[in-house]
Amino acid sequence: MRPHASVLHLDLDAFFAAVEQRDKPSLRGKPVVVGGTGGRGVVSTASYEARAYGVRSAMSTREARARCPHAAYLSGRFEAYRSTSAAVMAVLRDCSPLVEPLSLDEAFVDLAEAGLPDLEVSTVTALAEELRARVREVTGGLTASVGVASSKFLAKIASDLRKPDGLVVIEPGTELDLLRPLHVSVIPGVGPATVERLRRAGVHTVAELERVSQEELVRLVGKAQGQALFHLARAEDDRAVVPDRETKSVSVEGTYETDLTDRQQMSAIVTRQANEVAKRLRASGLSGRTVTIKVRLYDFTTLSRSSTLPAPTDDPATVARLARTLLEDLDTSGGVRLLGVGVSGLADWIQEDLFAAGSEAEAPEESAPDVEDEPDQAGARWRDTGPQSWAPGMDVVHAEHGRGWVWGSGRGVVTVRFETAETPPGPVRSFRADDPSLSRWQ
DNA sequence: TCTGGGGTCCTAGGACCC
DNA sequence: TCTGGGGTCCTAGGACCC
Repeated sequence: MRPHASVLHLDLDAFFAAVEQRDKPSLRGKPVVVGGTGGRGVVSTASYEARAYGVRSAMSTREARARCPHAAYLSGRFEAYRSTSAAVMAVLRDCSPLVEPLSLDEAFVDLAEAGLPDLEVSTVTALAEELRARVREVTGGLTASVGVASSKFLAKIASDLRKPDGLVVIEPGTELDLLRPLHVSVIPGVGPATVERLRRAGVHTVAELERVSQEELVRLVGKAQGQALFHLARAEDDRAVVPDRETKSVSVEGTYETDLTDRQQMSAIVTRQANEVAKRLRASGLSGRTVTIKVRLYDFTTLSRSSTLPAPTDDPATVARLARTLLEDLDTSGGVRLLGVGVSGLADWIQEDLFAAGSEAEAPEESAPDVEDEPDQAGARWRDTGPQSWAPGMDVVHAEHGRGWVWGSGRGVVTVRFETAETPPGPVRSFRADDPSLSRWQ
């Protein structure tokens, strides 16, 4: 906690719905709901007019329609949201170099780096009002709620206190007075499951939370969250405003109107999703080692399966092959409502750099040998030897697309660098070590 | 036909290494 | 022969956020 109120949290009010009302004047003053409009959709954002009817974020669109049938139901225009968000973030960065976006509609700003003459409450209040006015200007009239306090934790709580279009500056020294009467659910990270555990322990307010020992909290909610809650209950929070946080994972998922039962269709969907993920990775100059699939069954039980490659990839075929293989091991009888593919373990360098550096030992081949039963110079033949260990730099393998060298292997995955006619050295692809399409050249 | 999509962080257990 | 602990990596699942 700082001696001054120098952390600002800004939150655009009902952001997606507000952009829609800005761009379509006939929607102004009317209930607007942005979210999934299909049978299994949920509400992303409800305008304040729609909230008056009890429509809330994360509510099923079905229920929202029941509560507010006359609202406009829109599926969202993310390009418009992104560009509006970018304009707001630019205003904030104009004020301080230390801006940490949390999402399209939220960010922290470190006012200690804003070049102010001092950090008195009156000074930061004036700056906050100026920022709100600037945001309104550059967005064409969108309102923002702002909180300013001595920490991220309190700034975020403050911005929530006077929504919409509000400003709350918490005077240093008054943090605990403000915090103690509030319900524990105001603490970011305290959701329904944690509220229930605390409730069973007789804890409802922050004041009650403050009376629980750290050991007891760790017993109740686990080590990390227990320690965090112990400190937050005392308004202790020293987390820095961190700009440019690195992406940790990229994923694509979809929920289908009716449950999927056809394995071939599932396989095709996962392939498309894998291609999309790889495309996004490439567009960001990223590659990743761990491919994860997510499957939500008809009864909402959610399964995930993952596999980690020896080296990062952004190759669509590699991600897709691995994703399909992971899917094959799951029992999907009964139907699947959601499928998804993600890549994590990201590196900010791409595959090409890696095999370019490691390929000097090998001379380019003039042409790829035929895949089927093609004798090599010594007269050996492709032979399926079944799943076993693969030795990097030693084994020549026959796989789906031709012949290649084992370039990496471990933890059930083998990576092959293929020989190709067109672009030696060939592409790198990874397979499960027990992939039936792999065989060893002996 | 209750319950999206894109993320982050944490936990717990097992493998593996020293 | 029996018995260690610590650290790291990986996998699966869950809570949470907007």
